[in-house]
Formats: sequence, structure tokens, C-alpha cells
Amino acid sequence: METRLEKARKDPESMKARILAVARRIFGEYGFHGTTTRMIAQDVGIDISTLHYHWGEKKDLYEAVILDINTDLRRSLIDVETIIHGRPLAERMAIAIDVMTDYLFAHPEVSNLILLRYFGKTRHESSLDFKVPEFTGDIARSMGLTNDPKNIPPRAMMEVLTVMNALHNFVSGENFFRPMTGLQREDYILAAKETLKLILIPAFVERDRMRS
Amino acid sequence: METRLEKARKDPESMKARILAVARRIFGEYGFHGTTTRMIAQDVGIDISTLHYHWGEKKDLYEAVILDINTDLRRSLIDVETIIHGRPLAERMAIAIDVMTDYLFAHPEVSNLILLRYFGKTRHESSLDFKVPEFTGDIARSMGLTNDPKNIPPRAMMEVLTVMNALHNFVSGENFFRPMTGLQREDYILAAKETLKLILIPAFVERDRMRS
DNA sequence: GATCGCCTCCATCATGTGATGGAATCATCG
DNA sequence: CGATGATTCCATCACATGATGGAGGCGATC
Repeated sequence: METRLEKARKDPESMKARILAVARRIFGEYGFHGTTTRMIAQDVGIDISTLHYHWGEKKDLYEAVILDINTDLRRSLIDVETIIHGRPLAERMAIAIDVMTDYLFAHPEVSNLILLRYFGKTRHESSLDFKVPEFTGDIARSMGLTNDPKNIPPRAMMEVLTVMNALHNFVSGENFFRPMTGLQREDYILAAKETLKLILIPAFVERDRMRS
Repeated sequence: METRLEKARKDPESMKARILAVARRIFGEYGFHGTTTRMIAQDVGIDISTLHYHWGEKKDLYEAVILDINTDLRRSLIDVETIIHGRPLAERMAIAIDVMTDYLFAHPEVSNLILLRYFGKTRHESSLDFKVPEFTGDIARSMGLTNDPKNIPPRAMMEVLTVMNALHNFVSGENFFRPMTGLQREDYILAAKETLKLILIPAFVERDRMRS
């Protein structure tokens, strides 16, 4: 049985899908408490009642958004993994950083929502089991940090988080960081990629060489 | 002429200072929109009117909090710089990471508020000139990335941001990341330090060696 | 065309929240 | 003591926001 979320994703012209797309953007910009249902409805061009008709409570819509971006992010990670499979570590990481950075800059609300979830509390607690642990497991295996993605050592988890968060930071912080640098958007993205590769790769490559 | 903020900091028992301290914590946890003036007043144990009497509008109190954590962070950075002055780069970075991580874990609202400011919009725009550029300038010089802290190359700025944000991420994301790892608080802090040193230092040290 | 069900909007409600006026309390000083 | 100013709290307001009921419209099916 397909969920409402899956159904909405199928037809991007449906009202449910249009609301979800706008909700992703607005929630991503302003966070849960900073977003009002009226802001979303107005951006879609509909009445608030219509929004409630399709998605119920604000919290339900928000959780649908979270599930939605998780699905997207997971798919992107899988795509990347098929690309980099079999290559040497330094190359794997460089490609992964390039591809994932491009993806996240094209969908900044993904990074926004993930980081806001990490760092900000919601007054009402959510019953969502966030899929981060699974992600980190996949990435840890992909980076050669573990062979058993179900049982990741804490240190490997911390290393994966450091890498992923470094990406999210540049994407989500663009509004703040880019004016500081005075760079145009394309140059900023390029600088982010190069900086990430410069800082993140050597430590892993060096350790990899030591072990073999 | 001393500002209201400076006066409040002098006497930590004054009502103004007590409100400010609580406001730091609550704003840090829930962000601007997620925090209500009633939450703060209740935690201090006073009426909302008393809060408004001392600090005026909610936004004014929030901006006072931002200025306050900036002052604190800046002072900590200066302290670190005097400690690490004159040592070789690898040692400088290791000490800086240790000391700053300890400081931030002792005052997590600093990291929380900084990251929420980076990544989340506020519906009302703030007229605060955030002091990030100056920070990055100081740190960039301290890391040997530039000689002129007033005019930092974009790449150096990005590198400093990567390092600082990596610290903030572990501190501010503790509620999310620590359950994932299953670590106790002290072990989590230790793992954060070691991971940060492991990943962040080699790239800079290697480049430093290449250049000399 | 009549009926039915789905969708949308207008009007409205209940509550949460920021903010204020004014009375009461307290400390200080002559 | 009495006066003055500073501080605190109670009662209340105005508005934003989440949410709902019900009327109207629109298309499909018979």
C-alpha cells in the first residue's frame, strides 16, 4: 500500500505535491516554528483550508517534508556510491564531494532541514525516527571505515558526521558565508568543493596508506 | 559610557543578568521563533512584564544575547591565541581544538546560537552586524593562513569556516549525535576532539611543510 | 440533467504570544 | 516618618496563528 507521501511524489502537478514542494522550501528557510501555514499556502496560491485538507496538521506536513528530503538524500547517496565503486580512496572522496556538493547546492533545503533538525529543538517532540544512523552506516562503508554498516564504531560515525556536516555547512550557510567572501555563487560553490577536498581528504588517505 | 549589556554582565546577580543568562540558554535551544518570552520569564521565575521592563522587545533581548555570546567567544579565541603563540602549526591546532572544544561544550548555547544564525532565517530581519568576519580574520592569522587579518583571501576564509563549524557541529549536535554513538558525555567530547584533530590537522600541516 | 464525491474557499473560532497600563511593593534618603 | 524612584506583578489588550465548519463549485458517472 502506497503512502500519501509516495502518491504525492508521483504526480508533481497534484495539489498535494505542489504544497509539499513549497513546504520543503519554506520550512527549510525558516524552520518549523519560523514557518506559518499561511506562508506556505500563500506561496502555493491557495487557501489555508486547502492545505489542511491535504496534509492535516502543520506537524504532519513537516514530518512529511522530513521524510521526503530523507528519501531524496538517500537516493543521491546511492547514486554516488555506484559511481565511485571500485576506485581508490582519494578519488572516491573527491568525486563524492563534487557530486554531493552539486546536488545539495541544487536542493539547499535538504541541508537546511537536516541541520536545523540537528541543532534546533522543537517545542513539540517529533516521533520521527530520523534515518541518520543508516546514512552514516552506508557512508562509512563507502569510505572504507567499516565492513559492517549495521554496527559502526563510534569513531567512524564521528568521522562520517564531520564530513557530511562540512558539506551541509557550506550549502546551508551560503546566505551568511558568501557575502563574507565576496564571491559570486558559482565561484563560491567551486571554492566550497576545493576547500572540502583540500581539508577532508588527506587525513583519510594518509591513514589508508599507513594501514596497507 | 557603558552599555546596558556591559552593566548586566558586571553583576551576575542582577535581574538583568539573570534574565540574560536564561535567555542565552533558551534561545540557544529553541531558536528565536521557538522561544517565547513566557518560557524565559518562567525559567527565571519572574513575570513577563519584569522581563519587558529590563530588556524591552523580544528582539532586543535576542540581539543582546547575540552580542553577549560574541563577546564571550571572542575572548576565548584571544585566550587560546596567547597560549598557542610561537608553537609549531600542528601543535597550535591541536591545542586550539582541545581548548576551544572544552570551552564550547561548557557553553553549548554559544555554538547553538551561532549555527542557528548561520542556517536559519528570522522572519524579521536583524540589523546586527555579526562579527564573524573579524573572527575569521583573527583565526586565519593564528593558523598562518594570512598576514593581513583585515583582508583575508576567500579560500582562507572558507578554510577557517570549515574548521570552526566542525567544532560547533559536534557541540550543537550533541543531542542528536551522541545517542547515535551510544557514548557517555565525556567519551563523546573526547571522541569529538580526537576526530577533529585527526581530520582537520593533516591537510594544513602538509601544506605548511610543502611551502617551507 | 441528476447525483455523488472530491476539492476549494470564506468566515470564524480558540489559543498562544508579544506587549502594556497601572497598582502594589521595596529600597533609599532627607 | 514621608517622599521619591526603582522594581515587580496582576490584569488585560491586540494580534498572529493553527485549525474547523459549511457552503459552493467542478467533474465523473449514470
